[in-house]
Amino acid sequence: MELQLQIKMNEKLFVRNPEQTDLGRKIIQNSIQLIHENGFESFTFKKLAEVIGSTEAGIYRYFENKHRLLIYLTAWYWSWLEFRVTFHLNNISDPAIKLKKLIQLLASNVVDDDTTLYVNESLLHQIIIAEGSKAYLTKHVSEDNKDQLFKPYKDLCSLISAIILEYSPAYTHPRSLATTIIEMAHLQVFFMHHLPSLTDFANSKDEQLVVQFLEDLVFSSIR
Amino acid sequence: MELQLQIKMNEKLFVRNPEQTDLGRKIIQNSIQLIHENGFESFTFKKLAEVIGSTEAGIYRYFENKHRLLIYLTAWYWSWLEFRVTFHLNNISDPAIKLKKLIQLLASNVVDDDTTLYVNESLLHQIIIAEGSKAYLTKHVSEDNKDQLFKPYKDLCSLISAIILEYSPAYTHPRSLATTIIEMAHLQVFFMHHLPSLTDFANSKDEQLVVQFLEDLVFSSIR
DNA sequence: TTATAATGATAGTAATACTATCTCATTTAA
DNA sequence: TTAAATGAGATAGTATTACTATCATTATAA
Repeated sequence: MELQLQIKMNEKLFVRNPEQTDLGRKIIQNSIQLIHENGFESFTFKKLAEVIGSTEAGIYRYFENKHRLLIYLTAWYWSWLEFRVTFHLNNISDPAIKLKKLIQLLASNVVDDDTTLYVNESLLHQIIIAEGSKAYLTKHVSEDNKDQLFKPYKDLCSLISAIILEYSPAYTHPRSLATTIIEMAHLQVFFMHHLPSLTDFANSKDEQLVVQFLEDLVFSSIR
Repeated sequence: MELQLQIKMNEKLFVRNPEQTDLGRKIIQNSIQLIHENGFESFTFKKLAEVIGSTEAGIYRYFENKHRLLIYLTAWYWSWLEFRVTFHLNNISDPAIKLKKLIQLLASNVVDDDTTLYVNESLLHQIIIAEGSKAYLTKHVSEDNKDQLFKPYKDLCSLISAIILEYSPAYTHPRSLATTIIEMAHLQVFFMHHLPSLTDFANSKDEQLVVQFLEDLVFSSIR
């Protein structure tokens, strides 16, 4: 059985839907490569165009600017992750097990899963860790938010929040705890690799330690 | 009694020490204003020079580029905050009270305190919330880290970590919990204002709610 | 077959992120 | 007191970035 995962993206995220054309898909695929290699700051549409064998103007037909492309990638990632989480938690009734699996999915390394042809989820995961928060840390967050650009993030937050409440209906901060899990699952991994003395995982570089930290944090808070 | 607070900054943070000259101090003061007003992305040395009444080349004599200036500002902020925390926790022996005061200091609004003439701490605090993580979310974190540019952040992390261990000597993740407190004290405030549905503080916009969330998170983890 | 959608090719512009040089006023050190 | 060093203004110039516009050509779909 070969399945293809298609994620329906908000129309405001792009000028022209990149999933529907060859060039569009190349933009997604190669922008992930380039941003992963050189970082978002040094990423330009010109460099991307050269890699693809197209032109700068060609890229602009799909995305207003590189920041919009970053928002697109993050939105895609959160949507994909929500699907993944839903899939893995399917048929599990115990909310404690759900939360544990969830933390595992958030903090551990991603393997490129081939259900999507032009998105390398492993690289994208690493991009989100290092660049993801730049998508909303801008002066125009509120306008972008009005356009629903961050809905996938919010949806994931809601999903996690619901499981937290399932486990502990009286807990008063399920959303803030959800975003804390999401953000820390990424940031602690980033720190572990690049600023290790900000963590307790120093030399090991094992994501499982981050998982343990988060499990402890979450379960002591909600029980 | 009038006191002047001087923070000794790492030499690698600048080309020429901005605290020692008039132009340098103007650079600090006005860059805080400009970044606060328009955000870090649209901030340029040219605009800054115009505001100050100097030239672009003049600014480059003090800072290699605008990213280095951002690192300088964050380093200054963390040093200042560590001093502030140390000051406010002085003579308190109960680690629980220490932690509560600490969370209060991290998450609540800052009032410009006039002990530093050319730094508006209130604006700087807001800059750190929205732009602070961009200082280390780069491809060159590790090199910057080797130059000790993030030492003030690490020192604050160590300080908090020590108080956590004082309260609960057996706790296994004091550093990660410390960075979680620091980062979330900022991020939850940012979300509260700009992406409220990611938090449980929705319309109120009251930093005290973030304080409560963090207190609950921390104390349930370490007791 | 005809229309229209998608792409390529080319050109151009304003702003950004620098670097270099030269002058001049003020401090400081010999 | 004189020479040297420092700080800063003025000006110029360059490569790159971040776009916008236009026109021709090639797929594709009705």
